[in-house]
Amino acid sequence: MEKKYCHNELVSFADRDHEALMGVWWTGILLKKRAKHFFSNFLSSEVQFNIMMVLKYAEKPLTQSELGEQLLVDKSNITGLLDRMEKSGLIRRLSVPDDRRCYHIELTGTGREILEKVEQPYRDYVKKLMAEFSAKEIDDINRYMARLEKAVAAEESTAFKYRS
Amino acid sequence: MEKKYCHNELVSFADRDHEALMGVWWTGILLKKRAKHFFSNFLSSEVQFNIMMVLKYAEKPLTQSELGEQLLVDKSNITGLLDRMEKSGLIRRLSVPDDRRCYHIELTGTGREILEKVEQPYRDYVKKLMAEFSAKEIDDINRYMARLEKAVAAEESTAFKYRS
DNA sequence: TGTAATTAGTTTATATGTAAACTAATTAGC
DNA sequence: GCTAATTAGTTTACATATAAACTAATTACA
Repeated sequence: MEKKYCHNELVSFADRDHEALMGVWWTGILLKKRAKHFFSNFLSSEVQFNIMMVLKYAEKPLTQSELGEQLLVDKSNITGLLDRMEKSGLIRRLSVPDDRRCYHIELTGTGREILEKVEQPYRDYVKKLMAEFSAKEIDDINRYMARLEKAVAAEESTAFKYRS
Repeated sequence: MEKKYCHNELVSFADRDHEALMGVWWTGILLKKRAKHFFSNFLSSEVQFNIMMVLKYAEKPLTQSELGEQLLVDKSNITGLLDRMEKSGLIRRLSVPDDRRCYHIELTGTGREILEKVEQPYRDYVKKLMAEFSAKEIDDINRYMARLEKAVAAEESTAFKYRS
């Protein structure tokens, strides 16, 4: 039986490999959309939630660059994100005495309060979703994703960009 | 051992469930970033490639809405995407005789030529990536992603949005 | 058949994402 | 110590994404 692109009936051109890759892709997109909506009463996006979680649980103060690395967010993107979050009172930029180039980012009281409201419901949501899977299956998913990420990174280093 | 958010050393607050979910999330983001870069010599994004592939392999002419459903792209997003693709000569909007509200979207000659150039390298890339996995593992990934998507959809219908 | 509801697509406002060029501060290396 | 290279962050230009309000066309149905 031929497999489908994007889980739909109108289009078919994918093989099993491709379908698996697309599956991860689409599921990722779906999770992103769902999360954005989940937080939308409190935050303008799931990315802001991620930033706040990283700030809350970081073992040391983080600079913008470090924050970006944690979240795969480009430095040119971090600037605007933090601008908006600063404007809505969620975070603060603190100058770093040793290095006048960078800032340490910290949650404000308001930021902490809002995180307090959404963190547990979020954790409950994740639990509920993943209740679908057994412990072994959870481990499988963890391992498969780690391997896929590694494969992407490996391929990227050998074939930087497709050229005609 | 405590697990990490975003595969990094500075932050730890996730359990195994959460890690698996984040794994899918991050891998999806990674694939998106990689694909965007892969196509960047020919197309402004991987989304444009996906649109062109769907158009090429569709069994019947697609309207903007149908295209959007295939790709999880919102109708208000499709408009701009197709505007840009029309401007760069990749697609055409054809009026539909029976229904003056909608358009059928088709690839132009230029669009087909460009797709011709990138489709095979893309397929090769997917093959190379997924060579990491055995046939059984590929099937696992397919099944897991399908179940996760279903769980997201099911949860979404019961708890539409988190509210304070 | 005439009105209400629905559907297709656009527009606006705002957020996130990338690349490239840029400034300012720091570090490397002679 | 001085110069070159690097690093942190910003800015610009553009692409993608969502929600909500909107127009125009079609369909439902009383």
